[in-house]
Amino acid sequence: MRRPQLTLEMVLEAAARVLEREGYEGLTMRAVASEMRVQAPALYWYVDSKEALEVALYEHLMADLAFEVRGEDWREDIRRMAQQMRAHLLSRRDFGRLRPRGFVVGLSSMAQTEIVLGVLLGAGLGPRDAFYALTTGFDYVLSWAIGEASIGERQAPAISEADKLMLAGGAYPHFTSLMAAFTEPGDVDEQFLFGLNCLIAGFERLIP
Amino acid sequence: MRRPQLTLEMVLEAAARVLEREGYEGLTMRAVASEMRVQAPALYWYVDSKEALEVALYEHLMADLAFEVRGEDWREDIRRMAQQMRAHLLSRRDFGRLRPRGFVVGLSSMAQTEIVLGVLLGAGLGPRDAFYALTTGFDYVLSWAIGEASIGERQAPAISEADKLMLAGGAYPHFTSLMAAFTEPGDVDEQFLFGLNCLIAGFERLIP
DNA sequence: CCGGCTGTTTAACGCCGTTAAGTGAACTTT
DNA sequence: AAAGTTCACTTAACGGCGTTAAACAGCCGG
Repeated sequence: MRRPQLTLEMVLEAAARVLEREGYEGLTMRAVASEMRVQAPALYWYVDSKEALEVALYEHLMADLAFEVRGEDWREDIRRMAQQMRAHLLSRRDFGRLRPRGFVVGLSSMAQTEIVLGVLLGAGLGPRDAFYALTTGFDYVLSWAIGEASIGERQAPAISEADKLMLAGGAYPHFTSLMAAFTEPGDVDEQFLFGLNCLIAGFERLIP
Repeated sequence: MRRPQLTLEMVLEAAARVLEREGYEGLTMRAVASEMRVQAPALYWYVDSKEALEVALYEHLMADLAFEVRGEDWREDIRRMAQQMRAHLLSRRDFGRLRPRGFVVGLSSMAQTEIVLGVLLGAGLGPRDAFYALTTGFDYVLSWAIGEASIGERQAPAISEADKLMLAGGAYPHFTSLMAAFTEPGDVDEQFLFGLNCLIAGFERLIP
């Protein structure tokens, strides 16, 4: 047979197409292979396992996220970067499902890390605080985006019978008075910004 | 055959034992069934699918988390509850891997929700803010615990060749100066508290 | 005594990740 | 140019998974 010479790059792009088209459930070794008109075991020349492929794909998709920094107000810059990252994560189908282990992957290119650190250090945070703020903020956006992506797939809250009784009996006054806020989900953007602003408020207090 | 009459409760407890003993990879329908000395298809009488079993198990394990509230300082109460929840999540093996979808499950009993809301409203937060703070804080602790559980399984950062070159060339000054903080992971508790305190600082600013 | 319901078993299907062994083209060596 | 080696891939297969279909045993009201 002639040698088309695949690349890890090509494998990852094929995997990205499959993920986009078929979703996470459809992302199988055989599907990725057939996307490249190749048999499944051929992938193992470039990748150790499916889990390794998922991690590599995660980083590959994360890599083309470019932060825009204006440098006027650091809070605005943080907010903008968070929104950019959120949009980036949501623009790819089932992105959040790629992380099989729950490890903190972090930004995948050093250039991205450098930019965020620059903003935080420029704001006046100490080195340790800047590092913590980086990971905390990153985790917030990531876990938020994972949750937001699955809105609509969410099943009903499933209130237990016991809880129903106690609810009717007035055992949960706070919950009852907040029922409105619980049932109508409110603005998603607003809720994202709420948590983000809380974090930024915390960062702000660390500036000497 | 005689009828031992299983229960959903018994299925969940069996599943919990299997998860604790074998880990998430070992949590199969056949394993749970055999834990109850029963064949795998019998489970489908009590559960729709494996995914449904995982969700039910998640809520089952979450249910026996009892918050302690002292009522002296609301910030201390929030911190204590967060630590309790973190400890609870970490005390069960592979707890964080149970959420197949990334949805925001939330606290699983209304009693828990009621307690947290009570503290937040008592601190002076408005209804909407209290609701947002509840979900934000919950998500923070959950995603943190998932990440913390997988510390040690984490693979090496895998710095790309291009990045290595630019790093040597001094293209990433902030990163370079923070290298120490990156390599030695620091205190995990400290980092957890960092994010938590940032959030609490944000909550604090919402009190009129 | 008997039909129907309940809860289980047995058997099997199709798909998955992964491994072992084979194979042919390209490169290297002579 | 012939032979040997290595690379990149194919074919074949294994064991395990979630899940379904069908059979079947124990219990019930009539």
